[in-house]
Amino acid sequence: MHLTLRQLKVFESVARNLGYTRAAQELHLTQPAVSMQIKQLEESVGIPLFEKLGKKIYLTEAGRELYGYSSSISRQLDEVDEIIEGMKGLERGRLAISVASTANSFATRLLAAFSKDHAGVTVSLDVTNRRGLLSQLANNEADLVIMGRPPRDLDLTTAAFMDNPLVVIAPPGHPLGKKKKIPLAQLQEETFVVRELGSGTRNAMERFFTDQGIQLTTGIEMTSNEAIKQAVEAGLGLGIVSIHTLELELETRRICVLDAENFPILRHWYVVHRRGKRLSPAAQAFKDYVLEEGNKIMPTLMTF
Amino acid sequence: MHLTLRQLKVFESVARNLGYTRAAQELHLTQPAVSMQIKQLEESVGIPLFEKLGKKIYLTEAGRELYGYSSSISRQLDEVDEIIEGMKGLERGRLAISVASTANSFATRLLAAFSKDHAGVTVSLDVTNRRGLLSQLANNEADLVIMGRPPRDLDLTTAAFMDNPLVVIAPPGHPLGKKKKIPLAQLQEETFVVRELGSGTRNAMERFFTDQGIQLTTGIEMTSNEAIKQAVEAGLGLGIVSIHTLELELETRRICVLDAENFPILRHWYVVHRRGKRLSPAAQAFKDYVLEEGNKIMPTLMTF
DNA sequence: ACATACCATAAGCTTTTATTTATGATAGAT
DNA sequence: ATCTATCATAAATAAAAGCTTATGGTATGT
Repeated sequence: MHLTLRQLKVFESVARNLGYTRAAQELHLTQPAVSMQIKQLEESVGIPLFEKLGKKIYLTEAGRELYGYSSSISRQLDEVDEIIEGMKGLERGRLAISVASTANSFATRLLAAFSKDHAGVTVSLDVTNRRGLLSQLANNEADLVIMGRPPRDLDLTTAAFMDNPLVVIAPPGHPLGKKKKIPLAQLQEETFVVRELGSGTRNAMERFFTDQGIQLTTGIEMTSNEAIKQAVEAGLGLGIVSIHTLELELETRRICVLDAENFPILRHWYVVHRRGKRLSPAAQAFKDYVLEEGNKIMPTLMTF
Repeated sequence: MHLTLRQLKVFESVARNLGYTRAAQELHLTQPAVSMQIKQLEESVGIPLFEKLGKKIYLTEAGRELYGYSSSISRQLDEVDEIIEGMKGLERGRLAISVASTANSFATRLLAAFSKDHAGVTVSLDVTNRRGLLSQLANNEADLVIMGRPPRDLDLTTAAFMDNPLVVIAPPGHPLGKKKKIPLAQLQEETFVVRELGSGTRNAMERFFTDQGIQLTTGIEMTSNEAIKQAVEAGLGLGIVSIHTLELELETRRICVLDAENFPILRHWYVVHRRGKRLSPAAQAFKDYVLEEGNKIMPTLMTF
């Protein structure tokens, strides 16, 4: 059965108008053109669709059946057309963002603000660690990723949009709390609560200390920044986290930042996607938004 | 948006296989053929449907959306194809039969028997008087009509399949009940309960008496044969009905048939449809069935 | 660095499609 | 009986659709 959409369109018109001539007028065609389309359609379905009794035509049973399906198909084509037209702009779309755990707080804020401006766009936010992000990039599971230090080996398009300082944190009453310019050697005496392997913060931290020739004592491993902060607060050791995760804790003085030598470790936040990725209008808009807004958010957080 | 079913078919294959080359194999095409179909489809929807990252391809958001609709459309085409294939035979179909009131009893039996043999065919039976039947024929509302004496002026195809004798009926104890060869003149003395105008039986009756030069006294008018029989039974007068409506009443001796001169009026039952009407396989089968079975049923009813 | 697997593009060719104009047939209306 | 509206058929044709072969480019993996 080799029917064409053209045939169905013509068929619908004839069925609706119950007349070849009227259909021809509606479609801006000559009457024979309509006759032939119908004839071909009838040939391809192998059964008459109309019957002519006197000068009126009627749909046969098969014709009625086909008409139902045909109009349903037309309606679906209209629907999908409308949806796709919507996706060409920003009225419509789906946007899958993944962010590093550390970026959670401000990414959520960015996404919320963006979402409010673009109600038609369905956004999803996935929070995971660096390793998870890389796997999502490799499998094209996220439209955009927000992370620190993107890897060089994968073919990625990256854009830095905000500073990401890592700082040493301690509980409020810690002996080093008041000291200025703490030498790194002194940190060597302390135990550190650290993120799990595969975390970007952990990587950055280890690279930093290795570069500085310092051998660190790592204590408990935690799989989230929240856990680390709580452990530090409980006196289980010092910690190293992005300043961006500390907003609340600094305000409520549950955690203090140590003034250690060569700190903060200066990193950046990046919006990342695979090179060659076709960003949907929604994704492109969000990327632009992040690049623009990133700098505005920064200063307010930097006051520590 | 001018997309073709071909494009959608190819698109589906690519989306399913996530590969142009694999799709080409599935469709028995060369890879460039697939490339071009997709390219044209993307052009006509105006948005990329796939993205190539590395050597893998992925559906874009728009692609996923279209894929959903596309498979739904394919499924519907398969469905309608199956239905229509069924209608080509007798596995499937709709059959609209209309019969004259008088034919009700045996028509129902015929239809029931036919329906049992063709479970896939949905049959509908409409019982109405002659006038109604003519209007249904004119508006092509019935596939087949069973009636007595079809009109000549309409373009109809008719086939007689059974005798339809009209007889005079009276209540069991009626004075004329035992008399043989009652002269028509004697009937003139009696009151008749008759069918309404527009009824075939009424027409036939009036024509008969006019031809015989008899002026009949018509009493109450009834719109159904059942009502006439009850009226006759109740002694409201004599009646003229088709022998086919009397099966039960004769058996239970609630009604008797008078042996009047020139009676029974011999009429016939016809299967009728408009000339040029495309009979569906189901309709054709039922017509054949009626023509064949009609004669078998006849003898059993004629024993009066 | 090289081979491999995939997709894109170009050129060329055959077939089909989509129409039109012209004409014929038929049923209903005047 | 003639006119009119409507659909069918035929012939001609311009456009396009749908392929194929040949070739080129680009990641990926060895």
